[in-house]
Amino acid sequence: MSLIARSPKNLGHAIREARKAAGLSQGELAARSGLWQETISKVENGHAGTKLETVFELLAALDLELVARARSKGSASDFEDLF
Amino acid sequence: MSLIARSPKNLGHAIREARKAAGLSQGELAARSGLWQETISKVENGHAGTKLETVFELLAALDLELVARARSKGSASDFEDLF
DNA sequence: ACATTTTATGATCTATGGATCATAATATGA
DNA sequence: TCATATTATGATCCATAGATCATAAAATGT
Repeated sequence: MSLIARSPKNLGHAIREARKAAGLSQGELAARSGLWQETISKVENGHAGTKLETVFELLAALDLELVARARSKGSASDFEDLF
Repeated sequence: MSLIARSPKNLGHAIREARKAAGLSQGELAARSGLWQETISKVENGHAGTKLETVFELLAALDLELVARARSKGSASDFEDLF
């Protein structure tokens, strides 16, 4: 599974999906990432002000990485928070 | 060109490469993204505290998107800031 | 080497992130 | 339905991001 992100909301959604796929609760992910459950809640809900550092800590705990690439045409459903 | 990022530094590097590939100076990118040249300098240099919002504004101005995916094995040279 | 970009640094100010605790709202499962 | 687990919200505090201006340092071109 790989999810496209063009906004904090997309990325938060991707993180939530990955966390669920790993069978973890926000609390468990908090424990393994060194962050707080409350913070993870905000990130997953697409808080725009989240720090990059925080996002990468979460990605590392979920064994994910990001790839920056030219935008694809992409189907509308891939970017549900655009509308 | 698509660049793997596991840290703010990787991502900053990717943004710098994309900007150069587009033939833009930080000042020009600042103008088209609504940010400041100084801010872009910090982001490209991997400032960990950068806000997600800021990163996505830059990515949008460069017509880039992110993909979150499971970590690949990856050759060491892809993550030069790890050492 | 020199003039001209371009990029980095530094200071100030205001806004806000995340740690932290408490708790409310939801979801889940028996 | 009810008890329990999970997620969201809200407040406080401290640190720091980004806007903004000024300027230093570095890179580029001829």
